[in-house]
Amino acid sequence: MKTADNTFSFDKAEDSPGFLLWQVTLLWQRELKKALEKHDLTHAQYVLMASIHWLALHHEQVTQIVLSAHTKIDPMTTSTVLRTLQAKGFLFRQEHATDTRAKTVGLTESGKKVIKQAVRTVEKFDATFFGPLGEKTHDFNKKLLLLLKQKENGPEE
Amino acid sequence: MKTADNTFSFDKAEDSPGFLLWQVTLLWQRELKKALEKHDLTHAQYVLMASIHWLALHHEQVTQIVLSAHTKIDPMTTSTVLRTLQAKGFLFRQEHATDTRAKTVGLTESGKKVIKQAVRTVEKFDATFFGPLGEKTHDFNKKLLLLLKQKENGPEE
DNA sequence: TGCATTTAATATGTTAACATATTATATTTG
DNA sequence: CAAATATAATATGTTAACATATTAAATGCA
Repeated sequence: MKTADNTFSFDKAEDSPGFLLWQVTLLWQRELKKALEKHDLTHAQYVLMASIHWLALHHEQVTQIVLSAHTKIDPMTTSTVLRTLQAKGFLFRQEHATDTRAKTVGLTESGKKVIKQAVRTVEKFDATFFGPLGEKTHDFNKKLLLLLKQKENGPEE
Repeated sequence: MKTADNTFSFDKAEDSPGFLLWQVTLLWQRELKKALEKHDLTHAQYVLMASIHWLALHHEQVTQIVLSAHTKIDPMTTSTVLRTLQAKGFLFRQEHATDTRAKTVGLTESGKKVIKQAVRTVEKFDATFFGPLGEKTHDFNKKLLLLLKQKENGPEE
Protein backbone atom coordinates (compact mmCIF):
# COMPACT_ATOMS: atom_id res chain seq x y z
CA MET A 1 0.00 0.00 0.00
CA LYS A 2 2.00 2.95 -1.24
CA THR A 3 1.10 6.47 -0.29
CA ALA A 4 2.32 9.87 -1.29
CA ASP A 5 3.77 10.40 2.17
CA ASN A 6 7.39 9.49 2.77
CA THR A 7 7.59 10.04 6.52
CA PHE A 8 8.04 6.37 7.33
CA SER A 9 10.70 4.13 5.88
CA PHE A 10 8.72 1.09 6.97
CA ASP A 11 5.70 0.24 4.91
CA LYS A 12 4.14 -1.36 7.96
CA ALA A 13 4.51 -0.51 11.60
CA GLU A 14 4.92 -4.25 12.06
CA ASP A 15 8.35 -4.07 10.48
CA SER A 16 9.71 -1.80 13.18
CA PRO A 17 11.53 -3.80 15.87
CA GLY A 18 11.33 -0.92 18.31
CA PHE A 19 7.59 -0.53 18.02
CA LEU A 20 7.10 -4.29 18.29
CA LEU A 21 9.44 -4.69 21.24
CA TRP A 22 7.64 -1.99 23.12
CA GLN A 23 4.20 -3.35 22.36
CA VAL A 24 5.10 -6.88 23.42
CA THR A 25 6.53 -5.54 26.66
CA LEU A 26 3.42 -3.47 27.32
CA LEU A 27 1.30 -6.58 26.89
CA TRP A 28 3.60 -8.72 28.96
CA GLN A 29 3.68 -6.21 31.79
CA ARG A 30 -0.06 -5.71 31.76
CA GLU A 31 -0.78 -9.40 32.08
CA LEU A 32 2.01 -10.10 34.53
CA LYS A 33 0.65 -7.35 36.71
CA LYS A 34 -2.62 -9.24 37.00
CA ALA A 35 -0.83 -12.50 37.71
CA LEU A 36 1.10 -10.85 40.55
CA GLU A 37 -1.97 -9.38 42.21
CA LYS A 38 -2.59 -12.50 44.22
CA HIS A 39 0.79 -12.00 45.89
CA ASP A 40 0.13 -8.31 46.46
CA LEU A 41 3.29 -7.42 44.52
CA THR A 42 3.92 -5.06 41.64
CA HIS A 43 6.30 -6.08 38.91
CA ALA A 44 9.11 -3.84 40.14
CA GLN A 45 8.67 -5.16 43.66
CA TYR A 46 8.80 -8.71 42.34
CA VAL A 47 11.95 -8.11 40.31
CA LEU A 48 13.77 -6.54 43.21
CA MET A 49 12.80 -9.24 45.68
CA ALA A 50 13.66 -12.01 43.25
CA SER A 51 17.00 -10.37 42.53
CA ILE A 52 17.81 -9.95 46.21
CA HIS A 53 17.08 -13.61 46.71
CA TRP A 54 19.12 -14.52 43.67
CA LEU A 55 22.08 -12.34 44.53
CA ALA A 56 22.06 -13.44 48.15
CA LEU A 57 22.69 -16.96 46.91
CA HIS A 58 25.73 -15.81 44.98
CA HIS A 59 27.04 -12.76 46.83
CA GLU A 60 27.68 -11.75 50.38
CA GLN A 61 26.42 -8.20 50.63
CA VAL A 62 23.64 -6.97 48.38
CA THR A 63 23.59 -3.19 48.21
CA GLN A 64 21.07 -1.01 46.43
CA ILE A 65 23.52 -0.06 43.74
CA VAL A 66 24.31 -3.70 43.05
CA LEU A 67 20.61 -4.40 42.81
CA SER A 68 20.12 -1.46 40.48
CA ALA A 69 22.89 -2.68 38.19
CA HIS A 70 21.55 -6.21 38.16
CA THR A 71 17.92 -5.34 37.52
CA LYS A 72 18.61 -2.25 35.40
CA ILE A 73 16.08 -0.40 37.51
CA ASP A 74 17.53 3.05 38.11
CA PRO A 75 18.90 3.79 41.60
CA MET A 76 16.13 6.22 42.53
CA THR A 77 13.34 3.80 41.68
CA THR A 78 15.25 1.04 43.44
CA SER A 79 15.48 3.17 46.55
CA THR A 80 11.78 4.03 46.71
CA VAL A 81 10.49 0.56 45.88
CA LEU A 82 12.76 -1.01 48.48
CA ARG A 83 11.39 1.36 51.06
CA THR A 84 7.89 0.19 50.20
CA LEU A 85 8.98 -3.42 50.54
CA GLN A 86 10.55 -2.68 53.88
CA ALA A 87 7.28 -1.16 55.06
CA LYS A 88 5.56 -4.36 53.97
CA GLY A 89 7.98 -6.32 56.14
CA PHE A 90 9.48 -8.23 53.23
CA LEU A 91 13.02 -6.96 53.63
CA PHE A 92 15.45 -5.19 55.88
CA ARG A 93 18.03 -2.53 55.09
CA GLN A 94 21.03 -2.16 57.35
CA GLU A 95 24.26 -0.23 57.15
CA HIS A 96 26.96 -1.87 55.08
CA ALA A 97 29.78 -3.42 57.08
CA THR A 98 32.61 -1.46 55.50
CA ASP A 99 30.93 1.23 53.35
CA THR A 100 28.80 3.38 55.58
CA ARG A 101 27.25 5.14 52.59
CA ALA A 102 25.74 1.87 51.41
CA LYS A 103 22.90 -0.21 52.69
CA THR A 104 22.87 -3.96 52.76
CA VAL A 105 19.53 -5.39 51.75
CA GLY A 106 18.09 -8.76 52.58
CA LEU A 107 14.79 -10.61 52.59
CA THR A 108 13.00 -11.38 55.83
CA GLU A 109 11.52 -14.82 56.38
CA SER A 110 8.18 -13.38 55.36
CA GLY A 111 9.77 -11.99 52.21
CA LYS A 112 11.41 -15.28 51.33
CA LYS A 113 8.13 -17.10 51.66
CA VAL A 114 6.35 -14.61 49.42
CA ILE A 115 9.00 -14.49 46.73
CA LYS A 116 9.22 -18.25 46.44
CA GLN A 117 5.53 -18.44 45.70
CA ALA A 118 5.66 -15.45 43.38
CA VAL A 119 8.54 -16.92 41.39
CA ARG A 120 6.43 -19.98 40.71
CA THR A 121 3.59 -17.77 39.49
CA VAL A 122 5.85 -15.76 37.21
CA GLU A 123 7.66 -18.76 35.78
CA LYS A 124 4.33 -20.36 34.99
CA PHE A 125 3.10 -17.12 33.44
CA ASP A 126 6.23 -16.72 31.33
CA ALA A 127 5.99 -20.31 30.14
CA THR A 128 2.53 -19.54 28.82
CA PHE A 129 3.34 -16.11 27.43
CA PHE A 130 6.46 -17.23 25.60
CA GLY A 131 5.02 -20.62 24.78
CA PRO A 132 4.39 -19.73 21.11
CA LEU A 133 8.14 -19.44 20.61
CA GLY A 134 8.60 -23.09 21.45
CA GLU A 135 12.16 -24.30 21.02
CA LYS A 136 13.03 -20.97 19.46
CA THR A 137 12.93 -19.38 22.89
CA HIS A 138 16.64 -19.89 23.37
CA ASP A 139 17.32 -18.14 20.09
CA PHE A 140 15.05 -15.29 21.18
CA ASN A 141 16.98 -15.02 24.45
CA LYS A 142 20.26 -14.90 22.56
CA LYS A 143 19.06 -11.96 20.48
CA LEU A 144 17.90 -10.10 23.56
CA LEU A 145 21.23 -10.74 25.25
CA LEU A 146 23.00 -9.41 22.19
CA LEU A 147 21.05 -6.16 22.45
CA LEU A 148 21.77 -5.94 26.17
CA LYS A 149 25.47 -6.59 25.81
CA GLN A 150 26.13 -3.90 23.21
CA LYS A 151 25.83 -1.21 25.87
CA GLU A 152 27.60 -3.18 28.50
CA ASN A 153 31.13 -1.90 28.91
CA GLY A 154 31.05 -1.09 32.60
CA PRO A 155 31.80 -3.26 35.63
CA GLU A 156 29.61 -6.27 36.17
CA GLU A 157 28.60 -7.94 39.34
CA MET B 1 26.74 -22.98 39.61
CA LYS B 2 24.40 -25.16 41.62
CA THR B 3 23.03 -24.02 44.91
CA ALA B 4 20.97 -25.60 47.60
CA ASP B 5 18.09 -23.26 46.82
CA ASN B 6 15.44 -24.40 44.40
CA THR B 7 13.41 -21.22 44.06
CA PHE B 8 14.45 -20.59 40.47
CA SER B 9 14.09 -23.05 37.65
CA PHE B 10 16.58 -21.05 35.59
CA ASP B 11 20.18 -21.40 36.56
CA LYS B 12 20.85 -17.96 35.20
CA ALA B 13 18.61 -14.94 35.03
CA GLU B 14 19.85 -14.64 31.46
CA ASP B 15 17.79 -17.66 30.49
CA SER B 16 14.52 -15.99 31.35
CA PRO B 17 12.91 -14.41 28.28
CA GLY B 18 10.63 -12.27 30.43
CA PHE B 19 13.47 -10.76 32.43
CA LEU B 20 15.49 -10.17 29.28
CA LEU B 21 12.61 -8.68 27.34
CA TRP B 22 11.89 -6.26 30.12
CA GLN B 23 15.53 -5.25 30.54
CA VAL B 24 16.05 -4.63 26.84
CA THR B 25 12.91 -2.49 26.75
CA LEU B 26 14.04 -0.50 29.78
CA LEU B 27 17.34 0.20 28.04
CA TRP B 28 15.69 1.01 24.74
CA GLN B 29 13.20 3.39 26.36
CA ARG B 30 15.87 5.10 28.42
CA GLU B 31 18.04 5.84 25.42
CA LEU B 32 15.18 6.71 23.11
CA LYS B 33 13.97 9.19 25.67
CA LYS B 34 17.25 11.04 25.37
CA ALA B 35 17.12 10.93 21.59
CA LEU B 36 13.63 12.47 21.62
CA GLU B 37 14.57 15.33 23.90
CA LYS B 38 15.65 17.49 21.01
CA HIS B 39 12.11 17.34 19.66
CA ASP B 40 10.63 18.04 23.09
CA LEU B 41 8.62 14.82 22.90
CA THR B 42 8.24 11.91 25.29
CA HIS B 43 8.08 8.40 23.92
CA ALA B 44 4.33 8.09 24.43
CA GLN B 45 3.77 11.44 22.74
CA TYR B 46 5.91 10.33 19.83
CA VAL B 47 4.10 7.02 19.42
CA LEU B 48 0.70 8.66 19.44
CA MET B 49 1.65 11.38 16.97
CA ALA B 50 3.37 8.90 14.66
CA SER B 51 0.32 6.66 14.81
CA ILE B 52 -2.08 9.49 14.08
CA HIS B 53 -0.01 10.40 11.09
CA TRP B 54 0.17 6.79 10.01
CA LEU B 55 -3.50 6.06 10.49
CA ALA B 56 -4.54 9.28 8.80
CA LEU B 57 -2.83 8.01 5.67
CA HIS B 58 -4.86 4.81 5.79
CA HIS B 59 -8.10 5.67 7.56
CA GLU B 60 -10.65 8.40 7.46
CA GLN B 61 -11.45 9.19 11.06
CA VAL B 62 -8.90 8.52 13.77
CA THR B 63 -10.57 8.28 17.16
CA GLN B 64 -8.90 7.86 20.52
CA ILE B 65 -10.09 4.28 20.84
CA VAL B 66 -8.67 3.43 17.43
CA LEU B 67 -5.40 5.00 18.47
CA SER B 68 -5.40 3.09 21.73
CA ALA B 69 -5.96 -0.20 19.93
CA HIS B 70 -3.26 0.52 17.39
CA THR B 71 -0.61 1.64 19.84
CA LYS B 72 -1.69 -0.66 22.69
CA ILE B 73 -1.52 2.36 24.97
CA ASP B 74 -4.52 2.08 27.27
CA PRO B 75 -7.43 4.48 26.64
CA MET B 76 -6.85 6.53 29.77
CA THR B 77 -3.20 7.19 29.02
CA THR B 78 -4.11 7.92 25.43
CA SER B 79 -6.64 10.49 26.58
CA THR B 80 -4.29 12.36 28.87
CA VAL B 81 -1.30 12.34 26.57
CA LEU B 82 -3.42 13.60 23.67
CA ARG B 83 -4.60 16.44 25.84
CA THR B 84 -0.99 17.40 26.48
CA LEU B 85 -0.25 17.28 22.76
CA GLN B 86 -3.25 19.47 22.07
CA ALA B 87 -1.97 22.00 24.57
CA LYS B 88 1.33 21.95 22.71
CA GLY B 89 -0.53 22.77 19.53
CA PHE B 90 0.49 19.58 17.77
CA LEU B 91 -3.00 18.19 17.30
CA PHE B 92 -6.70 18.95 17.35
CA ARG B 93 -9.59 16.96 18.75
CA GLN B 94 -13.05 17.51 17.34
CA GLU B 95 -16.35 15.75 17.71
CA HIS B 96 -16.76 12.69 15.55
CA ALA B 97 -19.08 13.13 12.57
CA THR B 98 -21.51 10.35 13.44
CA ASP B 99 -20.57 9.18 16.94
CA THR B 100 -20.88 12.07 19.33
CA ARG B 101 -19.19 10.11 22.11
CA ALA B 102 -16.02 9.89 20.10
CA LYS B 103 -13.40 12.45 19.20
CA THR B 104 -11.62 12.66 15.89
CA VAL B 105 -7.94 13.41 16.27
CA GLY B 106 -5.61 14.94 13.73
CA LEU B 107 -2.19 16.58 13.52
CA THR B 108 -1.85 20.28 13.00
CA GLU B 109 0.68 21.57 10.48
CA SER B 110 3.01 22.21 13.38
CA GLY B 111 2.47 18.64 14.55
CA LYS B 112 3.18 17.20 11.14
CA LYS B 113 6.40 19.11 10.89
CA VAL B 114 7.57 17.91 14.28
CA ILE B 115 6.63 14.27 13.77
CA LYS B 116 8.38 14.04 10.44
CA GLN B 117 11.61 15.14 12.01
CA ALA B 118 11.09 12.93 15.06
CA VAL B 119 10.43 9.87 12.91
CA ARG B 120 13.81 10.37 11.28
CA THR B 121 15.45 10.57 14.68
CA VAL B 122 13.75 7.43 15.94
CA GLU B 123 14.42 5.40 12.81
CA LYS B 124 18.06 6.33 13.02
CA PHE B 125 18.13 5.48 16.68
CA ASP B 126 16.46 2.11 16.11
CA ALA B 127 18.85 1.28 13.31
CA THR B 128 21.70 1.74 15.74
CA PHE B 129 20.05 0.04 18.68
CA PHE B 130 18.98 -3.03 16.73
CA GLY B 131 22.06 -2.96 14.54
CA PRO B 132 23.69 -5.91 16.33
CA LEU B 133 20.89 -8.15 15.06
CA GLY B 134 21.91 -7.52 11.46
CA GLU B 135 19.94 -9.53 8.97
CA LYS B 136 18.36 -11.43 11.84
CA THR B 137 16.21 -8.40 12.58
CA HIS B 138 13.40 -9.73 10.43
CA ASP B 139 13.44 -12.99 12.33
CA PHE B 140 13.35 -11.05 15.60
CA ASN B 141 10.33 -9.11 14.35
CA LYS B 142 8.59 -12.32 13.43
CA LYS B 143 8.99 -13.69 16.93
CA LEU B 144 7.68 -10.48 18.47
CA LEU B 145 4.71 -10.54 16.12
CA LEU B 146 4.04 -14.13 17.13
CA LEU B 147 3.86 -13.07 20.78
CA LEU B 148 1.61 -10.16 19.92
CA LYS B 149 -0.74 -12.18 17.81
CA GLN B 150 -1.39 -14.90 20.38
CA LYS B 151 -3.34 -12.42 22.45
CA GLU B 152 -5.47 -11.18 19.61
CA ASN B 153 -6.95 -14.60 19.00
CA GLY B 154 -6.73 -15.77 22.55
CA PRO B 155 -9.44 -15.80 25.20
CA GLU B 156 -11.02 -12.43 25.72
CA GLU B 157 -12.20 -11.31 29.10
C1' DT C 1 48.47 13.94 53.73
C1' DG C 2 45.12 16.92 51.85
C1' DC C 3 42.04 18.12 48.34
C1' DA C 4 39.44 16.87 44.33
C1' DT C 5 36.64 13.48 42.42
C1' DT C 6 33.42 9.47 42.68
C1' DT C 7 30.02 7.12 44.54
C1' DA C 8 25.63 5.44 47.47
C1' DA C 9 21.49 6.88 48.68
C1' DT C 10 17.62 9.98 48.54
C1' DA C 11 14.50 14.57 48.23
C1' DT C 12 11.68 16.64 44.77
C1' DG C 13 9.13 16.98 40.61
C1' DT C 14 7.35 15.19 35.82
C1' DT C 15 5.17 11.90 32.81
C1' DA C 16 3.39 7.21 31.98
C1' DA C 17 0.63 3.15 32.72
C1' DC C 18 -2.93 1.33 34.82
C1' DA C 19 -7.27 0.36 37.88
C1' DT C 20 -11.76 1.76 39.11
C1' DA C 21 -15.63 4.40 38.56
C1' DT C 22 -18.56 7.80 36.05
C1' DT C 23 -20.97 10.24 32.25
C1' DA C 24 -22.99 10.33 28.08
C1' DT C 25 -24.17 8.23 23.99
C1' DA C 26 -24.67 4.27 20.87
C1' DT C 27 -26.29 -0.39 19.98
C1' DT C 28 -28.69 -4.60 20.81
C1' DT C 29 -32.60 -7.20 21.68
C1' DG C 30 -37.02 -8.59 23.96
C1' DC D 1 -40.24 1.07 20.85
C1' DA D 2 -38.12 0.53 25.53
C1' DA D 3 -34.92 -1.50 28.48
C1' DA D 4 -30.61 -3.72 28.90
C1' DT D 5 -26.05 -3.65 27.46
C1' DA D 6 -21.91 -1.95 25.37
C1' DT D 7 -18.83 1.70 24.19
C1' DA D 8 -15.92 6.41 24.05
C1' DA D 9 -13.95 9.40 26.84
C1' DT D 10 -12.36 11.01 31.26
C1' DA D 11 -12.01 12.08 36.69
C1' DT D 12 -9.35 10.31 40.44
C1' DG D 13 -5.76 7.84 42.65
C1' DT D 14 -1.50 4.52 42.79
C1' DT D 15 3.04 3.01 41.45
C1' DA D 16 7.00 3.27 38.27
C1' DA D 17 10.70 5.34 35.70
C1' DC D 18 13.40 8.94 35.22
C1' DA D 19 15.89 13.72 35.64
C1' DT D 20 18.15 16.91 38.57
C1' DA D 21 20.15 18.14 42.66
C1' DT D 22 21.85 17.21 47.40
C1' DT D 23 24.27 14.94 51.33
C1' DA D 24 27.71 12.32 53.17
C1' DA D 25 31.23 9.15 52.82
C1' DA D 26 34.72 6.59 50.08
C1' DT D 27 38.50 6.77 46.81
C1' DG D 28 42.09 8.81 43.72
C1' DC D 29 46.13 11.24 43.10
C1' DA D 30 49.57 15.14 43.49
